Amino acid sequence: MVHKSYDATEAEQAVLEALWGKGTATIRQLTDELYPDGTASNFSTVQKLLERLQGKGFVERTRSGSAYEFQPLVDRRELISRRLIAVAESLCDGSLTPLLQHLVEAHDFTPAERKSLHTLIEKFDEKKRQKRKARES
Amino acid sequence: MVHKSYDATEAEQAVLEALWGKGTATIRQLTDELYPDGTASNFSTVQKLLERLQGKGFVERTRSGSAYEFQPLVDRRELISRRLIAVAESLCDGSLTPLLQHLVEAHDFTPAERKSLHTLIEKFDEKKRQKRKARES
DNA sequence: AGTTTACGAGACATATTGTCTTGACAACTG
DNA sequence: CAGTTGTCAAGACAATATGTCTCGTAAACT
Repeated sequence: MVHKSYDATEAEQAVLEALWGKGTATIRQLTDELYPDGTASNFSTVQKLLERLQGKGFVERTRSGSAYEFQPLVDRRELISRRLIAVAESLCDGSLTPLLQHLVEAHDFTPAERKSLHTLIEKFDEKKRQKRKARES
Repeated sequence: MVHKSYDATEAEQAVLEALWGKGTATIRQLTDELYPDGTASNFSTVQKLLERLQGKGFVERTRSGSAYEFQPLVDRRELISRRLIAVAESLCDGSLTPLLQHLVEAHDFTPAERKSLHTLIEKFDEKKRQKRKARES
């Protein structure tokens, strides 16, 4: 059993996003947001999606009065991370470096993105510098 | 019609990888590599996968004697790129910056990866510096 | 008591994916 | 030439994934 890594499907992710926006919510609340003119079966759809999300360890639920309260167990960052790792494992022998190469060398950065990237780079450099300093002491 | 962006499935990707390794190949050659003890139907399987890869624009074929010669139309870089963009579109509103953040801040880099990353950063910085210089002239 | 609401279980249609079968040809071989 | 071999197109097929929907039940509310 090689610890299968799950991912959220499109509809599941939509539910997850709605849940992220609310922090915590019942099926009803999520249904109302996702299907503004909600029919009876939409509720069941959301319920099923939450059930599957729970099976994948993405959400958790707690009894709250007559209904359940759902809470996300992973945030957007976590989901991004998993997808990146999946790409790396599938195409880069597990290494993340090639992904970085792509992103850094991508030619379609906006000025804002370049600035943000520069900030990140500086942060990373600083981290490296501190590590070096710590090693020398 | 929103120009659906295709991706290669697992089996398709295996064929593509074999094709990358050979540069160009016939169905027979790919089958022999992918199914060392190849039966009759394995050939058809590879054939079908190549047919689908062609439909997705990943390979192209040319008549070569009695058989076709297949050639890849995308390389590994291109495939990585598409996946990263797909992740960005699905989870980051299309922006690649969050992906970079994740990768840069990932805590499980090996020393070699850190070094490689540092090199990339320097390269990027230099690119920026040249741009600035060009702007000032 | 009767209506509303939430829930669990599962049916369902559709699409994807990997595999396999078949039949038709052309080239080659004895 | 008759038979074998290799290539191809078309499509069948099972298994799975995915999104949606139908029930029947039970608790809560009016």
